[in-house]
Amino acid sequence: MIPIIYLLLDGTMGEFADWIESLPRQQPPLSLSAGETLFRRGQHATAIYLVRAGRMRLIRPLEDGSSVTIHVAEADSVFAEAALFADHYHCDAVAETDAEVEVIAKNAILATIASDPTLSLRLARNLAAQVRDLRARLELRNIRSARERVLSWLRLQAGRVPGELQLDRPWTAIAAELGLTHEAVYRALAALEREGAIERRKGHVRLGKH
Amino acid sequence: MIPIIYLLLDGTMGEFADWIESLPRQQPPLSLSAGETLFRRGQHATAIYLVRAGRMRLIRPLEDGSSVTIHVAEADSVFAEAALFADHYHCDAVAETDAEVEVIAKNAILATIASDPTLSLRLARNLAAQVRDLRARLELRNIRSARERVLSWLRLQAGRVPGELQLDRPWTAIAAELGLTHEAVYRALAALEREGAIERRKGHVRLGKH
DNA sequence: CGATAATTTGATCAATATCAAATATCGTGG
DNA sequence: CCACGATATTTGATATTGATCAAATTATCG
Repeated sequence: MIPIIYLLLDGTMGEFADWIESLPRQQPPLSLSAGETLFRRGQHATAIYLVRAGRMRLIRPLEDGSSVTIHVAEADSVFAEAALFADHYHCDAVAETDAEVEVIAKNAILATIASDPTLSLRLARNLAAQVRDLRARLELRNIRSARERVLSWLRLQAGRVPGELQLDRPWTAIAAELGLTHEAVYRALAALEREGAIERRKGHVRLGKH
Repeated sequence: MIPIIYLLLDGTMGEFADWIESLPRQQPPLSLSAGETLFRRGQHATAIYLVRAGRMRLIRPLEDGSSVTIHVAEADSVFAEAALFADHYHCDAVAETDAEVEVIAKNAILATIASDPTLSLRLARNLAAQVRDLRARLELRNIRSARERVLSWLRLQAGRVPGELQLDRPWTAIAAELGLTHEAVYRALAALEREGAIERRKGHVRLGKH
């Protein structure tokens, strides 16, 4: 049992992005124009990426010429982590808007892992947190009713202070995460408020007892 | 650069469940009856789990007595991986059906990590594959039209042989993954077949060119 | 202070959920 | 090997609800 490992055990579970922030990267970040391609499927995988600004779309191109979107990476998120374990990319990455993207070279990561035994565990911790988050998001999508979906989301968010919730982005953005139109979300919120289930004051929500 | 690391780099990207299969576990697996609780939020996290049969529901209990489902773990899937990095569970785990669950002790994992430098990377590889898969599933849910959703799913599945796809479970189960009722899925399939976009023969689907 | 984004509400429509029911298939114990 | 119960597949009728289209008001950010 190595003490180092226990340093990683804690109860706070934040973003755990520290693993990537500590790595060396290509300076400065790449600037992509909307529509520009960062990499293509089949290309030798040499790096993973961190979106600083803008939005990147990952697309799986298909034999018949069509394609399916695999993921849309928003600002502050990492994408193509799986490239760490594959020798070539499995999808195309295209800038959906103008974007700034940090490039973290795979061999820099692998070299760091060799010298720092905690890095792979910190990576795993970050990925485990993502898996947990994604599973919860997917589960939310199984709730058909807009009202219930929004309410469940609010309940999941209301972390520390039981019924208090500070929003860090507009409902417009939250609506997209919920898989609803912003109109549907605003209506659900209005209904919940009408029923007394929640109270709203710009950027802040209080959940009622029931 | 350590050679060991490169052993992990490959292009096949299967299930990567090897990391957990190699670990020692409590014999025999736990047998849970439907409704039985495996662990509760706040309890000291001592293990992660592998569902052998049945279905486990992970629930985040809330202050007001209500709860939100975080995840439903089906047979052959691992759950509570995040417990590896936390000292207590953050949700309740309840058997939704009668279930068989393998218990993999955290200290066995941590001990193995200490002696086997590749384990944490194999763990990370598995988690990265899950993240990729979950992101893709979530993205599918953004497609409103049942027809398009089913078609995109089919296209994503049709891996090796371009347009050929062998199903490993009934459409009923696939419908749940897609977030659609089975009726909607069957109707979408019927429509796609009528249009000539696909051909079906029990447990097998052929995708057309367009 | 102007422009852009966010919030809000209304009307209408289309599509999927639901409810129902019939047939086909599969798996299993006798 | 066959019968039978449990699932899976299929199709129909209807209802509900969120998507859409529209537009007005309010906030926010340089």
